Amino acid sequence: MVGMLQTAYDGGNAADSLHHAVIGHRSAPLGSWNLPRDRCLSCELIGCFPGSLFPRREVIAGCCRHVWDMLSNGCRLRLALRPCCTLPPGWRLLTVTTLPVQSRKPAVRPWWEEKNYEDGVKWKFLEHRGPYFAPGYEPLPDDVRFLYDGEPMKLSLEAEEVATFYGKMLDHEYTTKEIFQKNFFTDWKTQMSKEEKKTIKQLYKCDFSEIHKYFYDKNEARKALPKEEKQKLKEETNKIQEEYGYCTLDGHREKIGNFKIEPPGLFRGRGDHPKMGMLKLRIRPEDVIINCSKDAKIPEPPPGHKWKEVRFDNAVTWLASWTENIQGSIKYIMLNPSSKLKGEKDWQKYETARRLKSVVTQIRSQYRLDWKSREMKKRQRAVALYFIDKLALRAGNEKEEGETADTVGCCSLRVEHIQLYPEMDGQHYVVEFDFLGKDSIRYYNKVPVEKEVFKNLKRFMENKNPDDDLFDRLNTSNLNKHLQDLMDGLTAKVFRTYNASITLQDQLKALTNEEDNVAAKILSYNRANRAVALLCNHQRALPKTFEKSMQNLQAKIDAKELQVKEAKKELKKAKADHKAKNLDRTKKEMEKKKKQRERLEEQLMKLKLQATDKEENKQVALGTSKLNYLDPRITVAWCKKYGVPIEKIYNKTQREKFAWAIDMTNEDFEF
DNA sequence: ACGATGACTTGTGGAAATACGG
DNA sequence: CCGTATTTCCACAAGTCATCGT
Repeated sequence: MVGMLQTAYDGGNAADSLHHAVIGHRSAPLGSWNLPRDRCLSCELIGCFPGSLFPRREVIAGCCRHVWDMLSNGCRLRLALRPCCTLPPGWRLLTVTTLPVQSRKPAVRPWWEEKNYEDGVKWKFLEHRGPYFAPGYEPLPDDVRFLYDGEPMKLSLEAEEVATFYGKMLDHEYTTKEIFQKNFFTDWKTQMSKEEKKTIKQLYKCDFSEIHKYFYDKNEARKALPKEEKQKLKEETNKIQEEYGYCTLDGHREKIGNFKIEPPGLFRGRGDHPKMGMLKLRIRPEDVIINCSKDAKIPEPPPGHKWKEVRFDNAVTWLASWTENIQGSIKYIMLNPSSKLKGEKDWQKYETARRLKSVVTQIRSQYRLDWKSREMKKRQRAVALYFIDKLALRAGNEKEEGETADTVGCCSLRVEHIQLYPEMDGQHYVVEFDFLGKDSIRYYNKVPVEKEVFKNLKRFMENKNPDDDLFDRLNTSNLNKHLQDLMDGLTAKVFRTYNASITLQDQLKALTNEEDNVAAKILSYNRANRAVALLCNHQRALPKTFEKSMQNLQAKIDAKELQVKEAKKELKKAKADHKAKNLDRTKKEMEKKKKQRERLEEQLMKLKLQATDKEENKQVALGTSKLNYLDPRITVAWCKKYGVPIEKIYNKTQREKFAWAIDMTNEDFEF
């Protein structure tokens, strides 16, 4: 794979530039060479401090754009200087060509190492303060009572704490569910003293209402606090954020994503979760593993406590971890998406998706052939891949029964999840999908498919029960193995990323109108975004206040229309007045009215666009695709091309997360 | 081959912050 | 300035996928 990257570069010292590209205060030799595995080339090239992957624009104008493309490990590069007619005199073009990658994969990628850079600056180094623990349990005041069978009962501290978890949730739907109640009660009993266990036999005889009221009032009181008090509380959280919320990586201060340990509580599984209501235990320092550099200052555990373990594993990216007691899975403390480490991975993800673009036609014709394969396994794989590609379905790992809610993805689809219709609404070979996907979100879709697919599905379903696997010879593991053979780094989820991003790009091309004003362009963007969200099934329930707020908006539009009418009338009057008197004053008046009319009309237009957008968006959630599936460079390029300020599309957090893309993309970026 | 485990990404709901209209 | 609507942020659950031991 050879990519051509170009950077404008002021040749500076002519003699030097024959052999070296001197940028900033460092130089790189011309010619071909390997990119060192553990060094960040971009820094040397542009002369910002070691380890920074977000080179500052001001270091040297115009040269930051492509450095990201040079960063893959083991990548081979060629640097050369050429004159270029589009540059000012004296400038040369620094061309950077990526040559075919030699070793495909480095064994284990170290995220940091103990190293001193030439000038004594420490980098590749991880140091942090450790996690922030949830505050301990504060017993209820004596006047807040728990009643059993109508009788007040003072609970032991342990039992009381768990009771408050339930009491707090009393107005939540969860507490009406039988499984939730059952799980809660079972786990609550484990925290009770012998006597309590003897007394408390039935959940329905428990009265948590005073506890509920206590916490409700407490919450209200907090909301009603005077301004200064609120400010004080805020400052305290800021202090905690300052102390625990950042770490040092590669000599840079990086924001941590979730530096707080999850507090104890009742497990809130989604959908029909068999474990909902179970007690999520309090995590102590003795449960926590710390990960940092060997020569970093090891974080202090809270007084009187010890860490479970301190390790120095630079092949992983987490800072701390613990095992959670509901599913027995590990929870991690990791960096914020704005960090260099996460940003680089994000960028890699989209680069993989872009590589798929160049082979996807080939892959598609391959799976079409495989529909006719003699091997059943191959056929199933080919049909599943077709769904993953066409419908952007998730891979669908198998799940342990009874441990989680019953949800499926592509490979785990069961016979009961699809219906075949040889003909429906004038279309042939329609497949109706109806199943619960991730987070128990329903996927419902009627899709006309190719005849071969239809025939295959029919065969896969023969002699099977509704709860049998549709693709009985297939799982995600062997599907992904196959995909890996088709393209390095290809897995099922890459199709989702690829199809989402390419859809955005195509839709933007189709929908954007150069002459439109900014508001209309944003509507076009949202429409393109919406097409992706629809593809990925990112639905949302109709917001509760939707009807009301829609009415409000309509009322505003009506009012504005009236204003416009009024303004028009006034303008007419002013015009007539000016015609009659022809004075400076009347002229000014007329122009003022004219401006006013224009302003109002623009406002009206904006409101109308807003209404359209809102209406079309009522059942669709745009956030997930924007954050996880759409290559931000497409958006940045679009914004630049059509003069839409990036702030109109990405809010502050999003701009931080996509800093890498904002920095390196120009308007002709193609996904 | 296969199941368990570990690490990491993706997804939703609700709280907190902010914008907005009166 | 206040109360409400909307947006943003955060917590944490639920996926994907690679690797490892048997």
